[in-house]
This record gives sequence, structure tokens and C-alpha cells, in this order.
Amino acid sequence: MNLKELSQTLGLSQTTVSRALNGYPEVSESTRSRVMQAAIDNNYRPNARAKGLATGRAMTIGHVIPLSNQHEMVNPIFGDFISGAGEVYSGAQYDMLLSVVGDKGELQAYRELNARRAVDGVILHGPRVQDPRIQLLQELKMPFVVHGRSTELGEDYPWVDVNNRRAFHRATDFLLDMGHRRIALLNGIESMDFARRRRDGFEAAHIERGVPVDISLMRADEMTENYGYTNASHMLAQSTPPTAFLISSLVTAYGVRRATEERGLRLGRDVSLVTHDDDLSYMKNGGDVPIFTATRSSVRDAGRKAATMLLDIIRSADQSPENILMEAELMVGQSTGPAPRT
Amino acid sequence: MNLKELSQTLGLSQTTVSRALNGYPEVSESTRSRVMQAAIDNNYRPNARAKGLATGRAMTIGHVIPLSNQHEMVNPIFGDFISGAGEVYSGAQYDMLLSVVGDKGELQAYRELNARRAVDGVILHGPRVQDPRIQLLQELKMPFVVHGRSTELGEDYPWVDVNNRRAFHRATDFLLDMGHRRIALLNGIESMDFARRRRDGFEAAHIERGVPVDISLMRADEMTENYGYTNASHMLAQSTPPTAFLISSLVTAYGVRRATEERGLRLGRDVSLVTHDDDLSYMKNGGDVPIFTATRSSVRDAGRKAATMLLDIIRSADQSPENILMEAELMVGQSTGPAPRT
DNA sequence: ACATTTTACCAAAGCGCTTTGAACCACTGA
DNA sequence: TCAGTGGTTCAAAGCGCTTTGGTAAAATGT
Repeated sequence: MNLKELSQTLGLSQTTVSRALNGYPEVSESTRSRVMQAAIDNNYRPNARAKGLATGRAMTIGHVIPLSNQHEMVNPIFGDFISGAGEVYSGAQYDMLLSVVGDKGELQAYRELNARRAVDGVILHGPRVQDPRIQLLQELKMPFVVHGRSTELGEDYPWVDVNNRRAFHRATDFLLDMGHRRIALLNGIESMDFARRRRDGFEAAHIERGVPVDISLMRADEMTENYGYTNASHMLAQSTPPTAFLISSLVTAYGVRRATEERGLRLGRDVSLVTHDDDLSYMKNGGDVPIFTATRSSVRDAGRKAATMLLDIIRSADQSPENILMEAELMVGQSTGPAPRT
Repeated sequence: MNLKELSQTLGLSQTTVSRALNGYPEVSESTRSRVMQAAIDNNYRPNARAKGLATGRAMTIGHVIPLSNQHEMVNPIFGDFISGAGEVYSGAQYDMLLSVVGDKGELQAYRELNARRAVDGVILHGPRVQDPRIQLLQELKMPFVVHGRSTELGEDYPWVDVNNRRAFHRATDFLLDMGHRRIALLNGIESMDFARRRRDGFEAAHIERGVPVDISLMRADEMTENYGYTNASHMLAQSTPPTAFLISSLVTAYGVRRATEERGLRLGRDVSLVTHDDDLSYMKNGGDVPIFTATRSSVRDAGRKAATMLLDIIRSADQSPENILMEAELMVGQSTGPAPRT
């Protein structure tokens, strides 16, 4: 059933039916309700493409998902972010278009979305330290919101980010307070902006206390379970092993726990562990009591916020870019304790 | 730049330019190459909505993602499935439309996608044992492929599934062969079709050997880490604890390992563990040597297969529904060993 | 040489909507 | 009585493409 048929059924013009359905004032209440009822009865929905063509708005938001080219890894936080954003889109009658693309094809992907007028705006995922995509989107004058930030480009664009630096600064302080002096950092790939900021926080906390940072205890890689296991195993086998780990992801923390327990060490007593926790729906950090001491920030919530911000930008034309900086909460769990005496 | 402008630039009609770009034969080679070059120079891409309206094809595939209403959980395998499917879509110039929706709104979501002509077909995720969505899609005559199957509806629709029954049958056999007689099953929610089939395989293996199934060792719930931890803790504290666990998900297996090691038991020696492994990109079961003995089947590969099948269906109109049953591979890792003597 | 086919192109219609500009029909007020 | 005013409704244009149904020019056959 299309508009033409519906209006014929009603004995009205397409104009009137269209206006009735879209809430224009110049339609009498009696005809409006007649039209509404007929639309429901016939399960009428306007054709998305025709409507888009006529209005010039796609009512669609694009997400370009980069596959990390090293391991073709899909970012595990992606599902939760999407579900937060999707909630907002549904509520505002927007669709979500996903474009999965290798690292190399990303810029092209944005160019195409723009040229094809397939979306009204995009969310940019996983920004690097110096990210060319941001500049591209600005050039294209395509509405966008960055999930994260890009250090070297300043902050003159809309973004939603976690205060990664402060979170890791605080986590490091927490460990230093408990007497730990050899703290290992298992970070994400440091070309990613969030990882760079976490490292900054980690280092700053050391410097402020005059505790030296041991580069041999710092790693940066894709945050898999195995990455945690392998590196923790090696480090714990050293003559002067770390007494604590600061970790960028819950999955990696599982790997560190595996390495720890395999050596007969106990978390929270022999070795301490603090991890960042994105509060993923399928990967909760324990039930009531957190398993791991963690800096927690809901990525689903970030998705909601980013989506809301983007829709605002689209609706209200240009304004100065808004930013949202979310603070991570430090949850003390069972994986931390005072540094063991040497 | 739109078609009109492009054709004016070239001094040709829109017809000719359109035909040149779409590879129709009635265009001379010289003009075709002129057109192609101009399109590249001007970064021309046809407007997606206009093209869709004119052709009647949306060139878009829909995925409706149900949020498990219990915990608002996003299925963790979703990201990898999507990335496999997305690869195929990109190659075929299709877009992917995601619709995140609560359990209740699902049927309505499909109805709307259909009425709005927003997509040319859909992938159905997470089928239940008796799933009303399948019937709905058949009624709507909307092309679809199910990722999984729905037991009570027969198999008269296109699907891509893992042979869950055989996988769990085989895994159970493997444990029985090693002398285990008290095997716990930590399954997914059993209204989900895959979980039902896994349970069938588990039970059938027992029955064939005349080994009794102990219902007190069977659980079915959302497959979180904590679910594994809590249930394994309780079971291991019983007077006659299980000697082995068969688990539906790697994440849950982590929880079981946590419970095991917390009690000072060692996996592969005191307690055996076999898990299903979806071969997720961010959650590998170890490196060269699998951590856990596992039945493995790549969900990303399933995504590729399902997408390919759907595009075939869309392109070649009606034909009898095709099915793909993938076999899971049993990978022997470090988490299994002979049952300890009592 | 002319009729016929082939080649290369084009004008215009149509996809299903929104939106502009106009028309019609009470009413109102002078 | 008639211009003016709202309140409703409509016909038609337009969004940017594809596709139908041509035509003119060039190539071919006899």
C-alpha cells in the first residue's frame, strides 16, 4: 500500500493524506483521524527511499567499523556501543547503517557515504592519535561525533570520551598508595588515542611521586586474552617481577589472571591487578562484588550520548561543537591488596 | 555533483551517462571511458535513495538485533557475525541496516522494515525453538536467512547453522571416553534453539552409553562469566562434584576456570572442561595450543555464508530453500584429562 | 542505388513521496 | 452587497535516478 492507493481509498488527495500523517495544522481533525485510522488499518508506512528523496534527509546514521588489519579483530566494545546508540536512533525514527571496512578503505568509505547521500551523519569509532578521518569529515561538512578524541588535532569537533588519562592516573595512584613500586602496564595499541592517554596518566602518576617507570614493564598491543597471559607469564618469570598490573581491558585481565594462577600466585595477595572495564553487557566484572578492581565506564552509555549529540547536531544545523567527558569510576574489587614485602 | 550536472558537463544526456556507468552495451567505448573518467574526476556517486526509488531495490540488508530482555544483553558473537556478513555485503555493493530492538518489538520491527521497503532482505538472529518471526517473514514474502534453526518449524526455510547437536554429542563422548561419569552442562538459555540442540546431543551421548544424566548438573542461562563461576562453585562444593564441565561459551568457561582454581583444583587434572568456541576475533581460545578443549566453529564464517546465501536468494528470485550445516571441530587443549580416580 | 539493420544517442515518463501555489467554500464585517 | 479572511483541500512540480520508446546517423546487404 502506497500513498496514492491510500489516498484513493479515502477519497482524498495525496497532499492531504501526507499532511495529515505528518502532523501539519491545515488538516481538519476529523479527516486527520480518518486518515490515521486508515493508515493503521492498511499497515501503511511511507516508502523510506521516496520519503528520503523528497525530503533530502536520509534519516539514517552511518557507523564505519574498522577491522583492525593486524588480526582482523572486531572491537569487542562495538556491540554494546551500537546497542546504546541504536536505542536512541529508534526513538528518533532513525536507521543505522553499518559499513564494515578494512583499515585502508576507511577514508574512502566516508567519501562514498557522503557522495551517495546515504546517511545524514556518522559516528567515528576508534580514533587514532592523529586521525585523518576527522579532517576529512570536516572537509565534507558531514555531521559527525567522535567516540573518543584525537590528541594532536585538538578538540575542536564534537566528541564523547572517557577521561582515560585521569582514570589510569587514579588507578596508578591507588596501586602506589598500596605500596606497589613495580607496576606493569598492559595497554592497547598506542596509536589509538585512548591508549596514549592511559599511558600518559600512568606515567604522570609515577612522575608525581618520583617513582621510576620501568619501560620493560610496559606493553601495547591488541587487547586479547592471550596478550595478557603471554606478557604476564614472561614478566612474572623475571628476577624482579612486577607486583601489580594495570590493564586496559577485562579480556586481557582474564589472561593475566590465568598466568598468575598458573604460577600458584594469588590475585589480591601476591599480585594485584586493576583493569579498565567497559561494563559490557556480556562481560560483567562479577556480580555484586567486582572480581577485579577496575576503572569502570559504560560504553553503552557512551553510545547513547554520542547518538543523542549527533542527532542534535543534525537537527539544529551548526553550532559550536559540544564535548562530553565521562569520568570512570574506580571500583575496588578482590584483585588488589597491599604490595607484598620483599 | 548529481547525474544531471555530470551529464551537462559532458554534453551528454542523463540516459547515456547512466547507461555508460551501469555497463549497458549500447554505449560506444569512447564515450563510456569519457564518462567513467569524468565520474572519477568529479567523485560522482549516484544518490542512494534516488537509485533505490528508481530501481525498486534498496541494496540494503537488514539485521534486527534482539536485546535479551533479561539483562539487556547484546549477544557477544554479534560483532563477529556482522563483520563476516559485512564483508560480503561490501563486495556486492550492499549496505547493512541495523535495528536494535527489545524482545517485544521484534515482530513489529520486521513489519516496518518491510512496509517501508527499507531493505531487500533480512538475516534473522538467535532463533528460538518455536520462532514466530520465521512465519512472519514467510507471510511477508521477504527474503531472509536464519542464523540457526527453529526446531519445531521444520527446516523449510533457508538457514545456516552449526551442527550443535553433533558437536555436543561428540564433546560428551570425548569426556565419557576419558572416564568421566559426572559431567555438568552449562548451557545457554534453552528457549534458544541452539541450546536445545546442544542439550539433546549431551543427553543422547549419555543414553547411548547407559550413563545416567544428572539433572542437578544441568544449567541453562545467559552465558556470562559469572554464570560459569557461580554454578561451578556450587557444583564443586557438592559432596559428589562433577569431574567435568561441558560449556556453551568461552566466556562462561573463564568463569568455570576461576571457580576451579579458586578451590585449588587444576584444569585438565582435577577437573576437565570442554567448551564451545565461536572463534571470536577478540576472544581467541589461546594461541597455537588451545587453552580449553573446545568444539570450534567460526561465527564470522557463518556470517559470510549467511550473507552470501541471502544475496543469492534476492538475486535469483524463488527457489527451494538452501541450508548449510557447518560441522564444529573438536580441538583438544589443555583443559581435559582422564577422570580422576575416586 | 535504395532498403534494412545496427549503432549511438536522447526526451520524457515514472518510482513514491513532500511541498509549493492555488482554489474553493463558508463566514465575517463594512 | 462585496471584499476580505480563515479553514480545508487539491493539482502539479520536483527530489535524482532508471528505463521505455523513440530518432538520426552510420554501416550493411542486394
